[in-house]
This record gives sequence, structure tokens and C-alpha cells, in this order.
Amino acid sequence: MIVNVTFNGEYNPADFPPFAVTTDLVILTVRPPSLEVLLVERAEEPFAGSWALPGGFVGPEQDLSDAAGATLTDKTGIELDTAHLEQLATFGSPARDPRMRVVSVAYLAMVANPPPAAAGRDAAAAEWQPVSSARATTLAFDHADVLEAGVERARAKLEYTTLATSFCAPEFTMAELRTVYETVWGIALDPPNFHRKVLGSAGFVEPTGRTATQAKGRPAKTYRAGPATTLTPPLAR
Amino acid sequence: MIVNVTFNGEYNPADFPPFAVTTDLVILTVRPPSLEVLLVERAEEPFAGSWALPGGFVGPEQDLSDAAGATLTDKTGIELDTAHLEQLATFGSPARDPRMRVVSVAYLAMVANPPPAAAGRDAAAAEWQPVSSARATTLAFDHADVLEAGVERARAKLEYTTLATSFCAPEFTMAELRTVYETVWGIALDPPNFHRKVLGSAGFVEPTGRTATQAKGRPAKTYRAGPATTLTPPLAR
DNA sequence: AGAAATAAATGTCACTTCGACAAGAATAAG
DNA sequence: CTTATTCTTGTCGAAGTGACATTTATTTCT
Repeated sequence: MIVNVTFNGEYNPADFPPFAVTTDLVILTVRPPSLEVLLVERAEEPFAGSWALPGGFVGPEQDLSDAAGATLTDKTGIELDTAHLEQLATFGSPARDPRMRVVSVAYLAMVANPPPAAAGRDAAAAEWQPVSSARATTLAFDHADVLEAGVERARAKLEYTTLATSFCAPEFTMAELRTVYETVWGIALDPPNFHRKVLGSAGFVEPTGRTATQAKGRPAKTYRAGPATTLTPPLAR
Repeated sequence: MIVNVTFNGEYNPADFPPFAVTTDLVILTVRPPSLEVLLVERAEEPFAGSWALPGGFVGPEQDLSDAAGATLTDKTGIELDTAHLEQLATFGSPARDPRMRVVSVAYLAMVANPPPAAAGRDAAAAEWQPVSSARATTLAFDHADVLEAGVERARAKLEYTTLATSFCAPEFTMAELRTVYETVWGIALDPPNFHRKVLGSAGFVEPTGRTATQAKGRPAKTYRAGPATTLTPPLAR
């Protein structure tokens, strides 16, 4: 039996070798036909030259969500109140960072129409990449697992929450919202049925009264996000 | 702007003030008519005498899930392979522990028919308490938030996963499974409709061919958990 | 032993929802 | 003015759901 696993009152927490705590972000956006994720190219060891999820160490007096929010605004240039940010999962395998014991609290962000990525101070480059490409890359640390968890969370949440709207501009058409679903899920949805189900889900979207002219065809009515956060019933995948 | 938030390559992780990392467990069981949670009475400061979730510090070379699993077996006496254990969320507010900066990775466990709780080395007492009672208590640290997250996660997961079976013995009747749902959700379900929907959900349960005699009335067929993990369609709450 | 009580299991039926598709409406291009 | 395109609305059979009745198997009571 491992004896020093459980805090038994005789152990002073400060006696333990220190952990470092970081946040890593899976920042997703929809750029049809791809779901894209923001990656940074690491400038320093370990994994110098590898692509990685943006992130950083948590300050000694800093809240976890503040650290994630700071990274999000720093890397994307996006205001916090226009993006969705939620905690994803925590990765703490003893071997995940060769320097020392590092526990990473991963966050998932969903943003709409981000400006082009710019390399920050700590990265050689930053780039929006299709998730399919990112999966084919060897990412630093255990970031492939983190990315997978983030994409799966996003997929699932579109089913039973209204979060798809956070991938859209403040004003959007039904086709744009549908394209978000089709891009994230990688399947085609029936436009008439999608239309009916979204409008039938109370508080999902509300009409603006305006229309958006298309390149071809009938202009589309525009909507903004409604007050609802959960979808009952869920939107079937 | 906070400058030391983001790792910029010039910082050595070992330069950062140390974090301690703990795991805290929301261990739930169903004892009709109550959903119950395992609490320990703290023997040491801080919060000596207060009820808290079981947990402990993560060892320097220990995986997070191993730390949670060790606490689970230590406190409940239950084998890991008979219980469900999943990561819940991570709580890291700078003020949550007065001693030092502590980040707690919370886990959610679901167990069936646990033996009576026994106070471990580090606790004055351990007790299964109805969640409603635990909510009325002032729990140590931010454990009230952790408990709330755990209960909500459990409620939600019963809808779209087969995890209700992890609250049941290896062999169970349809009424027992239904009681799990009714206890966790706090509502009554229609027995005939529940029966139909569970059997109609492929891989949720499989018949054992045996029956269990009741105190009164017709004996019930017994079932064991099937291979499915997700419920499509979900079971409506 | 027979009747009553109890709980499980199965069946019924109106109502709703869903998927597939047709039809109508509004606009730009030819 | 016609055609092509896209959004929007409508139709209909199939499947699913909730409410409730009926049947079956057992124990308990008389």
C-alpha cells in the first residue's frame, strides 16, 4: 500500500515537492468546411518547434479561470464576454512534462470569427488549423489527448445546449447556424427540419426582424441568440 | 495586465511558488429513499470538526486518478473495478485553503451497497449522509460547490448513459433500477413505461434468466448491466 | 382451499415528434 | 421575363411517448 497517498494530518502539505499548475486551452472556431483549433509553435524546450495548445502557468494568486481567460484574450484578441469559456478536464500524469511535475487544467473555448492568429511573446508562431490537420500532427506534451477531449465535449454540447450560437456572429441566419452543426458534427442536416426544430426550441434563437441578402437565392431572416442555455429536447446528431 | 500569467519560455517552472494538488471525492450511493454521499469529519485544522468530502494530497509521482482511486478504496472498502470513478472538475480558487495554494481535482464515484463507513486514520469519523442533509451542513473548504457539481453530474449522466447500473448490485430487478432513477432524480417514474424504455434501449441491460422473489407480489426477472455505455435515445427526466 | 392483495409484466391508444420530401416564396443572373 | 438558387413553409407516414388498463405470478388472509 502506498502510505503517503492520503493526507493523514501528520503531513504538512508544504513538505510535498511542489507541483506546477498550468492551463491549456482548446480554442475552437468554425470556418466552414472546417472546425479549427488555435495552435502555437513552441519556441523553447521542451518540445521546441512542436505545435502545442496555447496555455501558461497559473500565477500564485491567480484563479484558474482567470489564467485561462488571460490566455484566451492574449492569443485571440477576443473579448471574454463574446466568447464561451468552460473548464474541460485536468491532466496530471507524472510524466507529462519532463521538467517537473506539472498539472494542467484544460479549458475549452468557442469563439466566432477570430482575427488572424498572431505569434505572442512566448511562441514562434500561432495558427488556426483544421482539427483534422491538428490530429495528424504530433502535438507537444499530451495535447493530443486534450484536443480530443475538447472536440468531443464541443460535439456533445451542441446536442443539448445552445452553445452553437457562440460560434456565430451576434446576428446570424438559420443556414449559418446549421453550418456550425454540420461543420462540428461532420454530417449534413436537413435544412427544413433543422429550421423547424430550432424555432420550436423555446429561447434558442430570437428573430431580429432583419434579413441578410445571399449571393444567390431568397434572403434569409436573421436571428440572435436567445436566453435559453439548454435544449429540451436535444438536437439529434 | 498580469505579466507572469503566461509561460514565456524564460520562466523556469521550478521558479514558481509551489502549488499543492489534492483530490476530493464525491462518492455517491443510492439508499432509497435517499441519494447518499460519504462525508468525513475532519480531525485537524483547518476546519477541524467540520464535515468534508474525503480526499488527500496527490503524491509526487502519483497519477491523479490513482490518488482518487486510493481514496475511494480506502474510505469505502470497495474494489475499484466494481465502482464507477470519473473526473469531475478542478477547484483552484486562491483562497480555498488557508494554509497555502491548493488545487483540488474532484472526482465523482458511484458505488453500490457500500459497507458501513469507517473512520480512517486521518478523520474523526466517516458517515454516509443523505445529500439533502449534506447540503444543509456547512462543509469544509469549497466542498459544498464540489458536492453540488457531483450531484448535478450524476443526475445528468443517468439521462444519457447506462451509469445507473453502477448504483445496483451485479444482478438487479427492473424495479431496483427504476428506484435508482427515482432516488437520484427525486421524481416518480411510470413503471410500465420505464420497463419498456429500458428493454428497448439496446445493450442497457441483459436478462439473467433468473427471478427474484418479492415480499409481496409476482417475482421480478433479474438483469445485469449490458455492454452499452450511452443511451440513445436518452431516458427523459 | 379459495379469495384478496400485491407487484411485475404486457398491452392499448391517443398524441406528439421525427425524418424524408414536396411545394411555395423571394431574390440574382442570364 | 425566364431560370436558377436558396430560404421558408407544408405534408405525411413512421416511430416514439405518456397515461392507463389488463394480465400474470406470487403471498397472505380467511
